[in-house]
Amino acid sequence: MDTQVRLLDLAEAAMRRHGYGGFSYADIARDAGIRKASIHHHFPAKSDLGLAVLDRYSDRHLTMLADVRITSRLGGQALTRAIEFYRDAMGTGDDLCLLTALANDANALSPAMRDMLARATLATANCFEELLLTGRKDMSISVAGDPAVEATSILALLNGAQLLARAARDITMFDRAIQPIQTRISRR
Amino acid sequence: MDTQVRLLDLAEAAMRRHGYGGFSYADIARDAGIRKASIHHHFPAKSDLGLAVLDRYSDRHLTMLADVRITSRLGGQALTRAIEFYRDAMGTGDDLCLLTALANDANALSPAMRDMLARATLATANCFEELLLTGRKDMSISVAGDPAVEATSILALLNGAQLLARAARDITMFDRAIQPIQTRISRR
DNA sequence: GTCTATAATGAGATAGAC
DNA sequence: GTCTATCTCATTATAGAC
Repeated sequence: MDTQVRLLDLAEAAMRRHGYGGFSYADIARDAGIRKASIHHHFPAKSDLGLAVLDRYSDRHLTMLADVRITSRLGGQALTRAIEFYRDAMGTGDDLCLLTALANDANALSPAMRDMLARATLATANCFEELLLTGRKDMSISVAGDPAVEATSILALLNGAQLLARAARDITMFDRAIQPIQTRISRR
Repeated sequence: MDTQVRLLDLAEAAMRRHGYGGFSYADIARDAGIRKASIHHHFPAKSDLGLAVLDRYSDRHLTMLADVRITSRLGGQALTRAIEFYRDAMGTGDDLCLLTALANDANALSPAMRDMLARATLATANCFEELLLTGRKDMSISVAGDPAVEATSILALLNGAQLLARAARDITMFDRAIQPIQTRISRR
């Protein structure tokens, strides 16, 4: 397989589990079966690797959310599937959504990564807003307040639920935390 | 002032801004005006310093939540004040609640710190549950579902709101994210 | 594109003088 | 309790051979 892609995969996994500052070229090199100097050929600086990982992840993440909306019959189903994505992203409990993981080391990121993180975060919130608008229109999600505010709230809840589950070392904390959203989705 | 206390203060601030892996004895030493070897006299290993910071923070945090409940006339006021604490903890936007910050590097913490983090997180959730029970009894908070679940959800929301605000580089994201909770608190 | 070799820096930690 | 000095190791990064 393409080395570049393999490096991105390994770096993404490492960043989601250990954060941006928590992995080194040595870790990735070991997993990829090459030497760390070889990684510098593909990504001269660590910040280049980090940015490439974030860029690819943002794309996939936003595409996933758009997909989920288009291919779901109702907004509520789309929201359910989006929530499942965040739940699955935790794996056995040690991983986070990349945007969540990077938010924490935000103060240590390069300006380019910080900017991309900010943009991706806002774009994600917008996706959730679209989901809510769809769900409100088709009566599958109860949206009481401003959809933009509700979307931000749901995104924060998903991020916090992942973090809480990791802190408590109990992945079911995620499910408990998001239960109040589930209640607002009509089951049909 | 007591050097030990000063070191705890500086380490706490660093951990909340940069995470556990994101600060070094050299950083703390510079700020404290002593050499890093001197820090080892007070805290032989970094994990000792980290544990001491976490221990002190947990105590203060849980005491604060208990205080807020006791000294508030209504549960809703107590919840409002607890939320304000999380908002104020962000400072100008670069800081997080210590428990939130540590949840992210959980995979890099010593077993003792991991355990304490898990216990403190669960204890915090319990405090919020008590707040909700009080508020439900005095009719100042609308609690629709299981209070234990709602408490977990609110705690996740507060954690996620801090993270989101940092990621988006916009502290008002915190306020937007928590707005749906505010709506459930009766204003009297 | 990958390797060996090597810098350059910073980390956590210890020994022992004052 | 604080210092200087030093150690060991990991980290990011570069140079140059293959």
